[in-house]
Amino acid sequence: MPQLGRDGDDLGANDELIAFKDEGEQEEKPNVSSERDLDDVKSSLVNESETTNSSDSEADRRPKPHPDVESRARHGQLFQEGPRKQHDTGLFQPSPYVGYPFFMISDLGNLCSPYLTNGALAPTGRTYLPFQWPLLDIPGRAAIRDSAAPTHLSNSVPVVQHPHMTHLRPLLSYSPEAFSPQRASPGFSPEPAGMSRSPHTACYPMSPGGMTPIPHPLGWLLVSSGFSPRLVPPPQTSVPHPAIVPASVKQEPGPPSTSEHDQEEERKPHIKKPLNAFMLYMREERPKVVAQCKVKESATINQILGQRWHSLSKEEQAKYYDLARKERLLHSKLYPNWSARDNYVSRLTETPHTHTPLSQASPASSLDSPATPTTALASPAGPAQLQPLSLTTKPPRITHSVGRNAVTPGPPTPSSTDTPTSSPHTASSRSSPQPLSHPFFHPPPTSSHR
DNA sequence: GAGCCTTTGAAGGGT
DNA sequence: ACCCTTCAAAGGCTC
Repeated sequence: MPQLGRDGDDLGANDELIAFKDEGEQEEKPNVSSERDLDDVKSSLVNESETTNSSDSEADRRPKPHPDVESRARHGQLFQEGPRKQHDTGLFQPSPYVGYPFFMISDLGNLCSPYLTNGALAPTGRTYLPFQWPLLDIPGRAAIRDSAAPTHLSNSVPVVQHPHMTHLRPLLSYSPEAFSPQRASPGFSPEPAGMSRSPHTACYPMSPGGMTPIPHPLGWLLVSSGFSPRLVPPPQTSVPHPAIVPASVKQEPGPPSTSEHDQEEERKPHIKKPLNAFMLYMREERPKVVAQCKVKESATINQILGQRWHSLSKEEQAKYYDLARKERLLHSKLYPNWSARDNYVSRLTETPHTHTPLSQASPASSLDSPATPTTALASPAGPAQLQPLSLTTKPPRITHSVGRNAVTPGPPTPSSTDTPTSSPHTASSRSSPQPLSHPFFHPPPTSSHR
């Protein structure tokens, strides 16, 4: 996968030409025989389980996930012995890629410099479009740009929807649960007078030390446009999401912190990592797996999802890789000084990295550059910001071991992160108990394919 | 209540 | 360049 320069000047224009060749490369690797054996297994099992899917879908030509784990999961027998045949046409229906979320983009005539000096968008009229990168001439994005407007949306709000536009969580949802208005700061009123404001507001800190709420653009859009209720944030509750609750609130019943420094440390917003392709896929597919397999245990679900992930075609995976790349890109724009290392456990003991919010980024940042992606998430109620991602005051989890993935030394694996294939993690490099009984779930230790 | 489990990918430090 | 570690999401489970 293309790497983002820390300076953020790489907007992906170059790397768009890089093909997502993870699976393809793997097929050409020495382990190709075992790979194909697995595919054969999967294909045969697909034929066994799939009977009624439409014939013109991509699903017919791509390998299918092994039904064993899923069927057993649905029977609550995932870890019991004995493979089962399961003829369930619904289980392996293709998971059509769903497009990128809607984004509120400031005036299209002002795409290149929608920000005020304080990082906020000028409260001019806004055009609501799906997420897009109009300034990047990237193959495949035309479909997004050229998508047709849904007819069920309010006529007053020009909205264009991608035909696959049901995937609404990435980028908008680093704190997807952050819709509680209780977290809105009383002093924050970005919208111009008279402009309605949705109660669905996300609380995104504007600075590392504070929690300044930004009305969630998606929530506003969905509510105002009468969009599909499925996409409307859940009813507000009086309990903010734990990830957003300030540490001081969370710790209320507990013993006081050991020191003011600790408290201060815990209050600092935790800028989470951008989601990778698989995480985006999991977010999207998890509800389906839960519904289909009637399981809720994430460990089991993730096994199924990992299996399905490998069954996806290269094109399907490429879409998620592209989404992930965009997420990383936006993340790097929002937090140019952020480092994944900041979230390491050592963060608590080392001098924390100074996060520079977008609004405080140096003028040298490419925000004003013509190449700046127009992913600015305009605040529905006025001045908008690039939507800060995944902020929470929850400190990183502190593990007492050296890492549960560090148990088993794995074989040499490709390490480059430029391609999806090059995950350094192999099946043997992680301490996975491999509870699945089918051989398909026990890749050879030397296999490059997890 | 904290941490584990389980998945893949990305990032960064170490060698 | 390669290896290793950690984290990202999720919710049931364990201690």
